[in-house]
Amino acid sequence: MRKNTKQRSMVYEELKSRYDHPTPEELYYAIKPKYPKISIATIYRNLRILAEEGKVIEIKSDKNVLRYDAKTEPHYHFKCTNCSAVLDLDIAYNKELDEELNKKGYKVNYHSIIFYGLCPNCAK
Amino acid sequence: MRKNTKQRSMVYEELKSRYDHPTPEELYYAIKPKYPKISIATIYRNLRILAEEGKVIEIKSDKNVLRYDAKTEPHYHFKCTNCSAVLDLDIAYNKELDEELNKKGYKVNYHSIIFYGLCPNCAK
DNA sequence: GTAAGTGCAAACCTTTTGCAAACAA
DNA sequence: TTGTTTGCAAAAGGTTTGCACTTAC
Repeated sequence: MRKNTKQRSMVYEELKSRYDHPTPEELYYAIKPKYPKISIATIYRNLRILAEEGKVIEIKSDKNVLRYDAKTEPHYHFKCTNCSAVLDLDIAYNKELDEELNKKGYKVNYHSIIFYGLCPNCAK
Repeated sequence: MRKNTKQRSMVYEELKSRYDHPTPEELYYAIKPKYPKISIATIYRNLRILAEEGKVIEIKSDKNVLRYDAKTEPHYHFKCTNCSAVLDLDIAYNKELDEELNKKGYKVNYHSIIFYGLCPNCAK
């Protein structure tokens, strides 16, 4: 049975309050001032739990770091190769792609799309 | 000026000979028997060089590991959540998506799509 | 009271780096 | 010859784990 802890809800609330898809380390440094005794291990453990519960999503946009997103409706991302920002896109999720593969014998859960290039700011 | 080394061409040839999108470590253990004194650092360095040269592609399908692909024409991937295989898909690359974003001020290089679910084998 | 969660430090795993020796051009 | 690459070992990142203590229920 899962318990509600202050630490877990702080991780979740922090994530819901921002749209920059932070890494575990970034979350740690954001929460630390509000709750100085929190440990980075707690951040990791809770991110894993929240992801298992489907409350947050993992974004594999970077080479060696995972990023997290509390917006769980299927959506796509843009990774700027200049400023490193990861942005949400408002392109509609394409269910037909999943169905196309299901017809071929796959059983698709979801798909992720990540665009790489320059964001509008850096493209100027 | 770049030199041609036996090690670099072995990494590239190994990658071209297989379709399972190996990790650096998997490449290391594949090449080691043929060239026992090769170092894992050399694998990493050459993968980076080959990626810079556009001869191989990095696939961010896993949490903590990069996978590599010597098939450089844009294409999409399927990651099986059961057997962990990463498969090439023959869905056409959707250039319109890139153009759609370009119209909105982005400057898209390319996009990657990764599907998650069960591959035809595991779906049975 | 008790099982779940925490903090800390150590361990782990993957990737990068410094450096002297080896090698391609 | 000389600038690049290699192998090795050490270091650096990022993530996980063991354990005693704390907390939610």
